[in-house]
Amino acid sequence: MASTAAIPDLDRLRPAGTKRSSKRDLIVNVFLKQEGHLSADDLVVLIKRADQRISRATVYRTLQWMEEAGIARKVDFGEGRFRFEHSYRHPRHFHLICKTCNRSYEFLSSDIESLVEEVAAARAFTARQSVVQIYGTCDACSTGHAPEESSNSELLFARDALRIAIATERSGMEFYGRGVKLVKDPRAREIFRKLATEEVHHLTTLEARYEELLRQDPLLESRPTFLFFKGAANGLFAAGTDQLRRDGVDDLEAYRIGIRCERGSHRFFKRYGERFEDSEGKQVFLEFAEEEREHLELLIREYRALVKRQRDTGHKPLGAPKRQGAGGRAKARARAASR
Amino acid sequence: MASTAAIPDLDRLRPAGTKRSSKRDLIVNVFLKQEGHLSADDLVVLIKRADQRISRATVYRTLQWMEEAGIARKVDFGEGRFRFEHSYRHPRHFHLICKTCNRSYEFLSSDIESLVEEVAAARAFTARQSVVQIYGTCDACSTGHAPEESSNSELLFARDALRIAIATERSGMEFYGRGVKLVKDPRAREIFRKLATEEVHHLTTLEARYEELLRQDPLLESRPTFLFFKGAANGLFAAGTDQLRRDGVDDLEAYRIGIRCERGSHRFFKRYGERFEDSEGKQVFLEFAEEEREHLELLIREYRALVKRQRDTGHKPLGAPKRQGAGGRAKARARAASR
DNA sequence: CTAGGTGCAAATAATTTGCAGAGGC
DNA sequence: GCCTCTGCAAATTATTTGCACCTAG
Repeated sequence: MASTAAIPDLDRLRPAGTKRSSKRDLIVNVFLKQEGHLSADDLVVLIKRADQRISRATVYRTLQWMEEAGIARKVDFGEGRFRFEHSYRHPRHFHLICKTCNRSYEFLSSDIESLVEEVAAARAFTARQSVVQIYGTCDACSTGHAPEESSNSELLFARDALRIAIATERSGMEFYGRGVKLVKDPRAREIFRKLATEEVHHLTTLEARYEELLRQDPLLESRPTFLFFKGAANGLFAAGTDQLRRDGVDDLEAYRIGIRCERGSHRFFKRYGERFEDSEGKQVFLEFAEEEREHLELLIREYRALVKRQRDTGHKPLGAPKRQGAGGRAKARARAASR
Repeated sequence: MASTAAIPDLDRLRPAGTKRSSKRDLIVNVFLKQEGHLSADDLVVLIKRADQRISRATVYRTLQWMEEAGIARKVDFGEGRFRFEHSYRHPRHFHLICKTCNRSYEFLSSDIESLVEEVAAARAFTARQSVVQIYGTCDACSTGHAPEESSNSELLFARDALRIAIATERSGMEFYGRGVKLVKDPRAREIFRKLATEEVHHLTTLEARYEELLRQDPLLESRPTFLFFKGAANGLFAAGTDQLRRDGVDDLEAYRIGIRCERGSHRFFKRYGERFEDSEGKQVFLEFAEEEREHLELLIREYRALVKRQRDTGHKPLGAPKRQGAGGRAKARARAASR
């Protein structure tokens, strides 16, 4: 699992005015080969094993350097000393920390992140970083079962990214499929059909990619969730599809719902895509974000065009949404409550 | 703001087999008179000011004792040393930490807590405690405005508790009012009317209490949110009222919606009521939780009775809910996604 | 009188620093 | 040759401990 793959741009990461050093390289390599969260002392022990003559101070200094260079991240599990984790190819994440075996487990939660952002916004606080740590006892320790070795989180992230992307494509497919049947305007129907087709096409690609990922680790599917995101399990368009089911949804409303879904989906994929260091997961997310952005722009363009067309043909004048269903109302409320 | 009020049951808190000591009492009192998060050293300085002859070691030992006694809580802001905050009359909470001025601001988020619980459950992790810390720059530091002195969180908690309770009563009122008009069964109508009346009655009490609280701190209303809870801003029954608006809602469904709302509300108020040390906020929450529990039981009893009555009179047989609206479906999905 | 409580000084533990010598560019 | 890196030992910081003495119950 530990990839000894070259770290392609370590040199680019290097802060200006520093020199290459075989000792530092050794320390960095030993660190990167290790999984999990090492304390400075753990690393000293490992280093001593490789080269007796490297001193404790150098390890400390290198650790500091690695932090500045963005290779390592200092984490504090409240033990009275720091630990370090890979930062390279590793997004910021949260931790479950077992007080019994001192192991720690990583996870991401888009939901928690949004809430944290909301709290910060409510207090006019500029958040730079947030720490979420759950202390307790892990499954292995409380049941006595063997502690199943965890896959590296890069793979888990890619898996969850793909799962969410696939669910989103599926729900998008359903959404646009339903839209085709619903909308009256021929042009709008054309657009919805086009988008439905695109979703189908992408779905195939994503599923192939997922299969490929599974080949890298046959147990991958059975590993626990790494990236938690409530809205995504059924796809980000599922709520929109529900909304299409309500009666009284006209073409413009259908567009608006679509726009809302695409925007949510774009934001989500962009957030994680940007955060993750270069990797498969990042790749999927960024491609996806881009695609959703295109859809989003298309929908907005078409929405405006339709509004204009309807106005020109003397259709009922529609400035603001005339009617908001339960979904819309619930959202407005949630927004108000977050303050 | 710093209440010099007697700490009524310090003696009861004292671990068994310990002696009274004037030095320890002094340290405890100095600590409790202080707001905010003190480091051991901050406290030593304060103590030295009061009595030169108290040693650093004693302060450390007393801090340790206070933690065991549940008076103080150790918090780690990643500075490489611990700080201590009041635990007495102070619920567990989360922190916003300003890296510029080193001040820290407290908040509670029911929403984050639920998500944390869900993540832990998904990993079969027994959570004992969780830490949420948002690092960044506070409003005062980024705008250069005067740092508005914060009210103590006991008062803020009470305020938010009351706000949520009031919003819940209001929405409950609306819910049961609508229910009265909706349900067909005369007995059910009677029950809904009774509950509506009770909500009105309670609302008056709560509002009076809120006014009283405002008298304790005229600026209280303008202070920032302490307890974040999305669902609550419009009252925990608002979603239920929306659901009543759907067509095809029969008496049983109305009961079920009421039960769901009361249960949610009961859980929320119980969770925070129990967590908070003896205080006004705790008081409101526990009374409220109790009241909701009674309503809940009443509704369940009546629901069952109605099912039986309908079955006996040969009404359409209703075992499981025959129809779930958008709300129900959305909930089921959320539940599935949380895994 | 005796189990804690306390002061003092020394110990520990994690991490940093001063300084002189070594090594990459 | 210059500037950075490194080792070593000493310093620093936060916290704990051993031990003799003190004090409340």
